[in-house]
Amino acid sequence: MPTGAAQTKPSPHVQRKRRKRRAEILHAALRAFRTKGYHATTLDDIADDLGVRKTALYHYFPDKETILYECHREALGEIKRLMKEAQKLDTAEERLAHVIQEHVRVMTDTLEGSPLAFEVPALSGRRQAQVIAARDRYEGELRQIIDDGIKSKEFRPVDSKLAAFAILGAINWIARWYQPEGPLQGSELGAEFADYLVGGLSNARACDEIPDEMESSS
Amino acid sequence: MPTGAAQTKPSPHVQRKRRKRRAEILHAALRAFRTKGYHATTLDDIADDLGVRKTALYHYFPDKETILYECHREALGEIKRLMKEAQKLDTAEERLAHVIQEHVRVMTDTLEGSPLAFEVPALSGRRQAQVIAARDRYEGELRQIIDDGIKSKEFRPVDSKLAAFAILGAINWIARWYQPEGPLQGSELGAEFADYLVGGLSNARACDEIPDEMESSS
DNA sequence: TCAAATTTCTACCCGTCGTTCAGTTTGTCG
DNA sequence: CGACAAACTGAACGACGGGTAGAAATTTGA
Repeated sequence: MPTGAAQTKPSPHVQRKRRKRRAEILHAALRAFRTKGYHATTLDDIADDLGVRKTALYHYFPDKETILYECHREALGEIKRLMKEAQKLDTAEERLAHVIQEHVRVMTDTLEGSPLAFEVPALSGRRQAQVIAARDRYEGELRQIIDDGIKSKEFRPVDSKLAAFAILGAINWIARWYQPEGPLQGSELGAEFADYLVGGLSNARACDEIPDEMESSS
Repeated sequence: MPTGAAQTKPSPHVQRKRRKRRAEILHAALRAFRTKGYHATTLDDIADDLGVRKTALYHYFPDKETILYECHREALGEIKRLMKEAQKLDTAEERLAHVIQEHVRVMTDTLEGSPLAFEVPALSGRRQAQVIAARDRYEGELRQIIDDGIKSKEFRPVDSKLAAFAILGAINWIARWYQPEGPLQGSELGAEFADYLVGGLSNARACDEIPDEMESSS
């Protein structure tokens, strides 16, 4: 029993409509953030995209920052899902390729070329901490995949932390140059990125295995 | 004969002092931009860092945007220089490694972990176009290095445009996590990045050359 | 078709921040 | 020391943009 009031519950059909509207707002915001950045985006910018006055937005979100935060929540959900998928795969190389490919595809195809990684500092206090924690978790898992690959000799022995940062940087930066109307499909882009960024770690190439006699010191 | 006036020229010593102060302001701004972003940074933020009131800044720069623009000019100068250096090297692999290594080093060691690539959209009109043109030139040269390497068989045949974007993304993203006080030196970081990002392209590994019989069709 | 609920609009408030300006302090040079 | 320029200050302005209140319009459901 929350704030106990006799509110006639919102009805099932109207709820779906409201949800849809919320999503539309979030995506309009995402588009605006991508081109101008969060701080340079006004509520009017977002509202104009929907053919509405800015005050209408306040029926769905209490303030501007919450809009950004909800965008983050949606994105983090996708990220979490894709990482879970990846964990089912057998080799580190497959896992890493899947993460890169899907991360790129989600950004481009379902998140308006998500510029969210750019806007974490715009969140304040508790929310920023939450998003950073989730991001750190993701980075840690990505790093783990790389370390696993190194241990299994699939990858060269690089600094997994830096490699993870490099990979995420390359991916996040896509928001800066990707054009949804352009000829490049998100999945192709993802495949190319996975190829380049994984190839950079893969030790086994066209040539056969390299014997590992150097690290047996005794 | 410009706007002919009998201005007593500024004296040589006072000029150097002024230049130094300008540089200090630019670097304070750079630090602020890195942590908060351009739009979220107030002139008070920059001024406070220098122990001064914001109005003092107006004796050196006519407005906030010009401060950002001058930061960009300084950075682009460094970038141009480093690319020129790279062009003297013999192999594409050496050139690419040098560009990456130096780009990273300049960002971390001399530009306060430069967040400038994030702030291009904050410039308006003519200036933005100028910076973008310079950036595009740089990207083109980087891409050329990659294409050269592919042609000479040093690199795998990847999409050079995407590879260049990936590399620049990885580098630019450094601004987001690099901590000047941290243990990691800029040059080490540069070396690691060059290793990973070039290794991703290098076709020749520990194993000897791969005979190229597949593309001689006739 | 009508009432209740939901969504959106018009009009306004108010804090922040870039910017201006007139004046004071600090520094330089003869 | 004295004259002048450079560096800086403090007060105030004005615009922009986030946020609020209440009225109007639209949709929902009988």
